[in-house]
Amino acid sequence: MDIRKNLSQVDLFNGLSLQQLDEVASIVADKKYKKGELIFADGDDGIGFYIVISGRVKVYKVSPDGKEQIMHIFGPGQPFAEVPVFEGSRYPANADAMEPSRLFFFPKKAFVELIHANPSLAMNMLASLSQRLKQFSYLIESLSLKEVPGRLASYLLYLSDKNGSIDEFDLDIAKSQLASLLGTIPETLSRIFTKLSQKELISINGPKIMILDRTGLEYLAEGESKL
Amino acid sequence: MDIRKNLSQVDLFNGLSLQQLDEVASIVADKKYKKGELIFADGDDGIGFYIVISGRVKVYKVSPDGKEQIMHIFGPGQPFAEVPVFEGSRYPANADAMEPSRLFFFPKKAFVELIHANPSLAMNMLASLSQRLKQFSYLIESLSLKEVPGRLASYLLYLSDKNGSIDEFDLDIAKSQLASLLGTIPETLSRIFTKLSQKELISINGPKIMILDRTGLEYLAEGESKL
DNA sequence: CGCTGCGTTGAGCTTCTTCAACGATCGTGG
DNA sequence: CCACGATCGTTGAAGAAGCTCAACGCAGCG
Repeated sequence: MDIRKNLSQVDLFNGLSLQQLDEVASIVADKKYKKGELIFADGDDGIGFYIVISGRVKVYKVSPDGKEQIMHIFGPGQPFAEVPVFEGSRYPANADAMEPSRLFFFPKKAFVELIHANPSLAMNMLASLSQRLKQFSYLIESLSLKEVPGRLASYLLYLSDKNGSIDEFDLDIAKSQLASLLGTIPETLSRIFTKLSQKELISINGPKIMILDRTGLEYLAEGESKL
Repeated sequence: MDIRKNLSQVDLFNGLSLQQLDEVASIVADKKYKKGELIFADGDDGIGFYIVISGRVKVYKVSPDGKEQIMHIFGPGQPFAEVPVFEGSRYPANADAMEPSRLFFFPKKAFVELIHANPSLAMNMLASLSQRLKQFSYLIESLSLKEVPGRLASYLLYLSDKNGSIDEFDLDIAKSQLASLLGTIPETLSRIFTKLSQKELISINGPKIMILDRTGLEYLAEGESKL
């Protein structure tokens, strides 16, 4: 069955038998979202969590004057919005589909019962939350201890790694969204791209990035040098 | 036994039988730390996690030029450093005792076995990690979307709540530490205390705080007004 | 009694944001 | 096929917020 096949490729369900996967599949709601569509809002009642099957989802907060901070971008195979399943009852942020996306929704109560019955599912979920915690630590460190050029340098190095440590690649999100992910605004990001390019650390052409001086970027990312 | 009695008051072990508590107690290492003593450093091999029995512990990151960001302060009953137990192998931050502290240490491997055998322990741990995740979300939002006066206002309201929503209370940490918790430096924090006081939102005398205009503070905390 | 750590204050500067304008690209409808 | 508007990205000028560096008061403690 299609749902079970998709579930079998999700890390969270690693180590489950076919029968267990069927139990999981039986509680899934298969949902589709258009690009830009709201999945849930900050403060909504959290009736379950999601896993991205295709597309991408951003989880973010917004300030009263409209500035947006992206907390995390989730791609295929990744679960999100688990918090209200285990603690409290409300989603602590907003979530939007960044592209047309297919999501599996897991209702809170049914999923908790599955966890009780499946220690390895519990362990997988603990690993997943721990990883998220680590990513959040990194974001906090980045926002508080690095300046924007350092954050951008880190992101570019991360993207390069993700593409197999090559020096030429494309940005995976729009620059305005990248600004929001790095805790700044498009104008500032644009100026810093220009500076990185002037100092010949990178070259840039639309979404195409080329790393010219990896060591220089690494120093920037570690906060050990300035522009 | 002393260890079991202490464990029984920890939320993480809620719902465990006396026998189960004894199993948990059997893997505990009882540790003492002096004020200011390092518990572990960023990047150290994570061989287990801790629960604070008495005293207080700060978990923090440091930038190359020495600026410190406190991620969280843990008090009695609270577990910390669980991440490397479930995902990866290294502590993602530093931890210091802020006061003379007694901690229980739980070795990774033995604890994971306990979790496998105790679904309710797994659920409690999931709840604990979820709560931490929520707190980190809040810190990210605070650092990225609020200015320092807003962060301070939030913290003062939080302290007031913790003391039973009264208007007069003492800061629970040194101002230099509060600066680090709010993502700023002592000089800036000091100037903002002065401003809040000039605008008659609070009055301040050493560590003694009095809230004079709660509504005004709430507006500040929500980012809907400026100083 | 003097040292040390903490907190405060001032002056100057860096970084980032705000506000405004403008060019390029893209999809839509005429 | 072209025209239009919308979105996105870039650039400039000005201003705000916060940081750095330096000096100094004060309290606690050896």
